[in-house]
This record gives sequence, structure tokens and C-alpha cells, in this order.
Amino acid sequence: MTKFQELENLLNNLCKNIGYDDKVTLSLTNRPDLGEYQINDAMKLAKIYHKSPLIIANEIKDVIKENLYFEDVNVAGSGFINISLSNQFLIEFLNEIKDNILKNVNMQEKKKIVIDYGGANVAKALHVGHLRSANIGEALNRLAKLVGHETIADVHLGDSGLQAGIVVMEIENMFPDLICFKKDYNGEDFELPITKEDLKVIYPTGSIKTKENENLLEKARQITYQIQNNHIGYSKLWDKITELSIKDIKETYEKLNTNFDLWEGERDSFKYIPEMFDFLNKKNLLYISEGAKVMDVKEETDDKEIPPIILQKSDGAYLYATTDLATIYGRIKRFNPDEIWYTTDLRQELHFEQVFRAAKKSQIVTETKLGFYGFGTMNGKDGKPFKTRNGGVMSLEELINLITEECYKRINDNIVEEENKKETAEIIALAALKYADLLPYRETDYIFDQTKFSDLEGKTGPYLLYSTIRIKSLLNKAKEKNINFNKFNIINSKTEKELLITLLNMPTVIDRAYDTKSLNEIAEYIYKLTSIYNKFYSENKILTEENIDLRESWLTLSKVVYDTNMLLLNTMGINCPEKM
RNA sequence: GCGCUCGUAGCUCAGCUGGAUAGAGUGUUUGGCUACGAACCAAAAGGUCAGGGGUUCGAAUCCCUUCGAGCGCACCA
Repeated sequence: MTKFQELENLLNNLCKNIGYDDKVTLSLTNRPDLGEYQINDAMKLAKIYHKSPLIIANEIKDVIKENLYFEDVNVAGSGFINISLSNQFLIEFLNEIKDNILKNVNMQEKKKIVIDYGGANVAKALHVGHLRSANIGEALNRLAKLVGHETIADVHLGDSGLQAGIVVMEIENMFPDLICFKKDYNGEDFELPITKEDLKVIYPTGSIKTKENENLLEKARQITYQIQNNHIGYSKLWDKITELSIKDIKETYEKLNTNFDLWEGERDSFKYIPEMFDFLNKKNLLYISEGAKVMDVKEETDDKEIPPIILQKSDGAYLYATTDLATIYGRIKRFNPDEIWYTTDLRQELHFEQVFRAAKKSQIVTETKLGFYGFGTMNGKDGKPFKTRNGGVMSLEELINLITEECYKRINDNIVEEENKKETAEIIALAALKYADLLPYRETDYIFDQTKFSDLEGKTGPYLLYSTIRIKSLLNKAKEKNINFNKFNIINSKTEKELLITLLNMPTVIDRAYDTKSLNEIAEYIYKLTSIYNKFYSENKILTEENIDLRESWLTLSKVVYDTNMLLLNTMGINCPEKM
């Protein structure tokens, strides 16, 4: 149990003793002039117990002010209780977590969670629009692990859509003699005649052609259908393209520090489709509507229109909904997870609502909790979302390179060795990019501004890295000078107390981030902690402090802040260089 | 047409299940390196929380309404 949890439990027990058996919460104050924490529950209790809030507030005040952990307990306004924490409590707290920062995290009962994020499409370049899914998904994955869960991350590649038909058609055009196109082709191996650079051009040009020519579009559709139905040559070719494409996609995801346990795609769900249809047929859930095989998912209690889910097109082809439902079918069968999370653009909410309903109604899913945690779109300056289909959007690689160049310019030659400069610049650039992306609330649409993402000062990733490295450097210097520290003894200033209280509050922040599935509070928190530390740093000369107990306290505190920063940066998927 | 989301400082965003005097960053103005790393620190200015009504001890937050923006609504993914 974290120290803060202990504190809240103590408070609740004290209230219980005087007859208030309701949850009382301790929150950071809005009025720092009156205390450090506040309790606002007296007003609520007043309604329940038909008593004056002031009387209740005073009763609570009287019982908690006796405790050694609290001091300066006072009642103000219409029943606000203001509390400060005793130095004794805070010193005890810091000494408890100094050697293991994980003691400042509330662990949860272990669950198995499949997390579906990334959103990469085979044969299409990752663009800036893919940034959020990767960042948020990866961070949620890490957050889930941090609080004690087991996760299975699946990139769930888009590998069965129309782009398959388009790309195969283009290649047939370019290399009609390739053996996989021969009538008597029997599946033997062959060399793919294109590189990943070629691939980046093939889809966009093919896509334009199909938009201009109805016949080509129809042809691409047919090829797509044939790939779905295991046409031997087309499937083999598409397999090889997928392999090549994954290699490329992996490189970019690795830069983003995004890791998947499974590199499966829509096509991996195909093997479950016949079984799934059997399952649905047995339950009599499917019917034909306008030639398509559909299933109703509307419910009595709906106040909005939920259209039926289409599982097979009138031409026999499968859709997004089919593969997603079959993927759930497969995941339940293979992993039987407690939860499955999806992190995609919020615009897909209705689609997932339909799929989830179909899964539950058919009892493909019984116990497993299905969660859709959508994110807002990245908009252009015109306030409209980036186009994902029409091209012309900056590729993720290009964006990373641009920001890396900016960072490179800032690197001081006296600090970073020449051979490490490039690598360091990239780490900093990615920190800037990831932090800027995780800072807004998950569901917020925000305006993508290249200059904002390139900011290296203020509330940015580079600020956090710089500050963290500076603490590390301080701790190293202490070691070099044989200054030992292993204990927190004294609180000497207001800034130090502020730091301690901020540290104490970390578990609450992590819990909330987990509950809301949004990293923004963690991003805000780490900035707050860091900036208070920087204030502390500028107020004191730590290494030359003559009071040995004080110096030891300062160094111990610095170490805890460092460990906390590293833990939270890692949770956000942000790496920290040695120097910058 | 139906539905979802949103409107907070010049700009980009926070603001927790309703709590006291609405916060950051950036930009603007100003001060601080012969310093453990200045990608830092300190200070000032900047607000009709889109408008109106309601609920109550108390509203940026909940409800209604007007205006404005974005998105989604059966065989794309």
C-alpha cells in the first residue's frame, strides 16, 4: 500500500469512529495559503446527516488534529477542512520509497489484457496520423504493466483491404512475367522484384489510378476478393509484400519505442471466419438484407440509431466488421483475456460499438470486458482532420527527421561527443514528439503544428530530459566526490515540502490515468514535479552545502525525483539519453 | 435529417465524480550565468470560461436553449 493510501485510510477510519461511515477524500488544496490538502466532504455529509456542515467539519477537525501525521487543521468557509502534513510524516514517506520507487505505485489485482493499437496498414507509409495510436496505445500498455497487469500488444495490421488489390494489380502491371501470375503457379517461392522504397510509391500511384478509372477500381476489388479467398498466386505475392512492409513499419515503430507482442493482421482472423459464421448461424442471428449478410445489434434501450452490422457483402467479400469480430473470436479462444482494449481514432466509435454488441449478443464474448478508448484527431490549421487517404500528409519518418535536425542544432559540442550527436538528437526529437502528443487529454482533437512539435523549451519533452539528466549528473558528481547519502533527515524549505507532497500524490495520478486511459495527467504531473525540482535546484547549492544532514537529505530527495522521472518517462515510452 | 464530440488568456492546451480567488506552456515586457549543466530560474501583463436561462449553500463542470465548429450515420478501412 502506498503512503498516500495509508493516509486516506487513516482519515476514513477516524471519520468512521465519530459516525461518518462515508468515503472521505483528501485532495490537493486550491488554497495553498490555508493548507496543503483539503477535505470537501463536510457539505455532502451535511445533507446525509441533516447537520450543519460547519459542525461536521469541526467534528472531523477535532478528531484528526490529534494525529501526528496532520498539523494546522482548520475549518474555513462553509465547511472546508484544510490540512497540512507534518514533517515527521513526510520524512517517513520519503525514506520508505527512496530505495524502491515502485512502493509509490498502487498495484492492482492482476488481469490479462489484450491491447490493440498502432493502426499500421501494409504497403502504406505511416504518417503523422498514426502517431497517436502508437503513442497512446504503447503508453497504456506500459501503464497497465506498471500497475501489475499482464498485457498482449497486437499491432493488428490492416492487411486485407482494397490496398492489397491495388498494390498487387500495380505489380502485375509492372512485372507481368512474375511466376506468381502464371496460370499453373503452384506456390513455389520467388524473389520479390521491388524494394521498400518502391512500395512507398506503388500504393499512392495505384490509388490515384483507381480513382480515375472505374474499371481499374473494379479489378482491384476483384483481386482483393481473391486474396481473401486464398488465390494462390495473389496471396503468395501479398504475403511477400506484407513481409517487406512489416520490416519497414517495424523500423518506424522501433524509433517510437513502440513494441508489439503480436504482429498479426486482419488476414490472421480469416481462419476463424467460417467457424464464427457457424457459431452465429447456430444461434440464428444472421439474415440477408439487400443481398448482404447482416446481424441486428440495436437494443430496446437505445436512444440512437444503431444500424445492423454487415458481416458479408452481397458480392461475398468480408469487411472490417467481419475481421474485427473474427479477431475477437480468435483472441478469446487463444488467450481468454479479462479485457481487450482498442485504441483508435474516435471516429470509429460506432463501428466498435457494433462489433462489441455483436460479440456480446452472440456470446462470442461472455466474461471479457471490451473497451474502446478512442482518441481525438490531429487537425490541420483549418481545424479539419488530416486526410489519411488522399495522400499529401507528412510521413512519420519525415516528421521525425525534421525535428531531429532541430535538436541536432541545439546540441552542445562540449557535452556530447561527435559520434553520439545524431543518436542523441533523435532521442530528444522523439521525446519532444511523444510528449507533445500525450499532453492533451486522450479524446481532445488538437491542432497539429510542426513548430509546436519542434519546441524544445518550456513544457516539453526536452525540458524533462534536460532536467532529469542534470539530476543524474549531480548524483554522479556526488559519487565522484565520495559523498554518501542514504537518508532523508530534514525538511528545510517550502519548496522541499512542495516536492514531497507532489511525490506523495503520484499514486493518485497514476490511478486516475489508468481509470481514464489517458496519459495527460501523468504528462502534467511529471512536468510539475520537474519544475518544482528545478526551482529547488536553483535555490540551493547542493554539493557545497556545509550542513551534512541537509546535504544528505537534498541528495536523497534528488535521487527520488530522478527515479520518479525515469519511471514516468518510461511509462510514456520516452527514452532518456546519457547527455544532451 | 438523426446522432456523437467540442467552444476556457493573442496562440496551443489543462481544469478530477459540482467546491473557496479559473491554471500551465508559448508569445510580449523585465531581472538572474567568474554557478552542482541557462534546453534553466524569477517577475509582470494577459479572462464576459461562446450567448441566454435553469438546478443549489456553490456551476467552466449538471440540465434546457440559441449560435458556431468538427466528426459519424449498411455492403471503405
